[in-house]
Amino acid sequence: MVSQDSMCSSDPEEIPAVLSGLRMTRQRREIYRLLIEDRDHPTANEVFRRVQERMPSISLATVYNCLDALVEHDLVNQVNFDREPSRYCSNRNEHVHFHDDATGVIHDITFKNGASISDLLDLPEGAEVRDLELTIRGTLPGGK
Amino acid sequence: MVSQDSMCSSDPEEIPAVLSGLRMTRQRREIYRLLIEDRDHPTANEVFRRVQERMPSISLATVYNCLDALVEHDLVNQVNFDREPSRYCSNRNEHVHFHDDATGVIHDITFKNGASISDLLDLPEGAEVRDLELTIRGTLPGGK
DNA sequence: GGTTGTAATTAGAATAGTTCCAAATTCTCC
DNA sequence: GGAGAATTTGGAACTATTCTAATTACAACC
Repeated sequence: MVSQDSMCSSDPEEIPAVLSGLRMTRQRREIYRLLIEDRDHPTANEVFRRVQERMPSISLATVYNCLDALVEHDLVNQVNFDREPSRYCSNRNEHVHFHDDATGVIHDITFKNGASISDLLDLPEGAEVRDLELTIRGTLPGGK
Repeated sequence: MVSQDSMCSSDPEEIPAVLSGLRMTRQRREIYRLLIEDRDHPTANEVFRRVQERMPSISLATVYNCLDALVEHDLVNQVNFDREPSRYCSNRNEHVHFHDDATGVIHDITFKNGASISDLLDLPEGAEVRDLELTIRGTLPGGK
């Protein structure tokens, strides 16, 4: 069996991953690349199915492990919609999610320039926002 | 066994429930009252445990059924935090949830007067917001 | 006031997503 | 190249939730 070099890639896609201090294994790389290429917010299972095509021996547990590691290192976002299976995306810009009820597609929505959510809310004095998750359900015109 | 009158309560707490067109059974009433009294966003299991004290024969499936029915009729809100078990609250005013990382307590936060989230977002032309869920993680001063 | 059809409740089994486990493999560093 | 640590793997385990089929409660009608 030929040993695969796992660390020494200089793929520019991978740079933030390497910088983040995450050890880049074959499996993590493959999953990370997939999420950069496919921006459709796949579930862990969908990631598993897609990665299997290039790495038939990968296991579902590894997919979960890798996704966890990527999330942990802020390379990937975990998106939770109601009680549905978690979805993953590599968009690291601050954004919220819009679930189009008509098509089921999830769109990334960014904030307007300079907008801050806390301006809208009656937050108690001194409240510190560490993280927020905003998900919207609705429809887009023309099912676009 | 004494038959319990289930419908004819004139409890003012119950009025919105009755008005909503939901048939008020003993179990639904008990759960609805509990959620009005205990505003700490319990999970289905916690609701089950608490309701059992007054109705030892209730089943967990019924708790889920009742909660679903109450949510369906807009009497109760279902709150999802990451992948944690769903929580339920009877606050029907529009609000968002603030999870205090220090204490684990979930606080209801209201919008400032006239504030609309879509003002902050780069929503595509014609997008219709049907429902939104905003959850914030952070800390409050003094663990209050 | 009994009867009848419908809706709700119940206990337990089933499901789905996710996590855990222990063994095998791979990697890093010396 | 070898020792120790981290990662991967397959399968079992877990947990929240839903389903199922049988029982019970209810509401409306006679």
